[in-house]
Amino acid sequence: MIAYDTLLNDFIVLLKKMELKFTKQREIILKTLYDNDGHFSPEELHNKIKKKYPELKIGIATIYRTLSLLEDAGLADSISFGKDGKLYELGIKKHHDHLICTQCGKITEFVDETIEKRQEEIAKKHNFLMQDHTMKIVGLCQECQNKQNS
Amino acid sequence: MIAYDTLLNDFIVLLKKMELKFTKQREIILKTLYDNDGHFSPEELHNKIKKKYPELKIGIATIYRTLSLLEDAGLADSISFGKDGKLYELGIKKHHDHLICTQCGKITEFVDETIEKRQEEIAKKHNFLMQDHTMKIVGLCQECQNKQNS
DNA sequence: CTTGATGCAAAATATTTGCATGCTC
DNA sequence: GAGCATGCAAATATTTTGCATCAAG
Repeated sequence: MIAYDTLLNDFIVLLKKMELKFTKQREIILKTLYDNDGHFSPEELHNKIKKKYPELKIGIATIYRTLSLLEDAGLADSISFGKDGKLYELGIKKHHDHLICTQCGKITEFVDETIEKRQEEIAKKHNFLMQDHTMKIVGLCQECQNKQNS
Repeated sequence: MIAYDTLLNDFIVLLKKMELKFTKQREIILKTLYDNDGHFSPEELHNKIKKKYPELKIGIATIYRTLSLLEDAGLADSISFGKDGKLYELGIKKHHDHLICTQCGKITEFVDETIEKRQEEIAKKHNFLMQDHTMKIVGLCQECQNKQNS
């Protein structure tokens, strides 16, 4: 797992390259995504930040703008599932895929080398220049299977 | 590829089982998804139907309601990608995954047995009861790679 | 006939944008 | 200082919902 300092530094370099500015808000958003290992909607992220940094003024618009920025830059990814909207997470960590429970919404991450390799082969076969890939397995997690049987 | 009649029949049986009604609108939505082999947003689907069946009254709300119904019933799936919202397609056809071009938005489908099998193994390893799975490879399609070099 | 389905419009959400002001650089 | 970024609020876009009416069973 990448260290936060490294990540932050990458971000700063990236911003410089794009001639964008490094602001408190952008830093906090990055840090919050890093600290909270999970998947958030823009609104959840906004609430989390307001609670943790009450002194920082931050509007929902900035969240949206920054998440788009991070996604464009490849630092964050979004996934979506079922009725729910789009959820964001840092993408700079080791690549991984998701198991999503349809009952409780729990998201479990996993990495599988066989699949990783196979994806590259498929992209090549289709003359596709792969930039990213995601896979989701949706179903019932252990707990929810138990609940259903009781 | 499943025949439309079969699909339609499945749908009717399903509706009966759920004590729901078989309406003209529901049929047309299913048929449109079937005829147009692609991925549509609710709005695109609405426009397509209004154009093809001008005599049929159909509101956007019905599209949303029916797509949800189809998704819940497992007859349709939705995928989402990048900035765009959710797109729907029939899920009753043979299972397949997607290659999505970040430039032109083109969606190519593929099926890969290695990946299919591996997914099942992963689900099992995590004590996960798999209901569905999707994988997306995003990148640049052949054409857009060429465009970029010119 | 009974009950679910529909269209319409209004309401609720979600996301984007314009603009005056504040902060990086 | 110059110019991007921000917050705020207004503007859009997207989905959902209430309700009178329609139509399937």
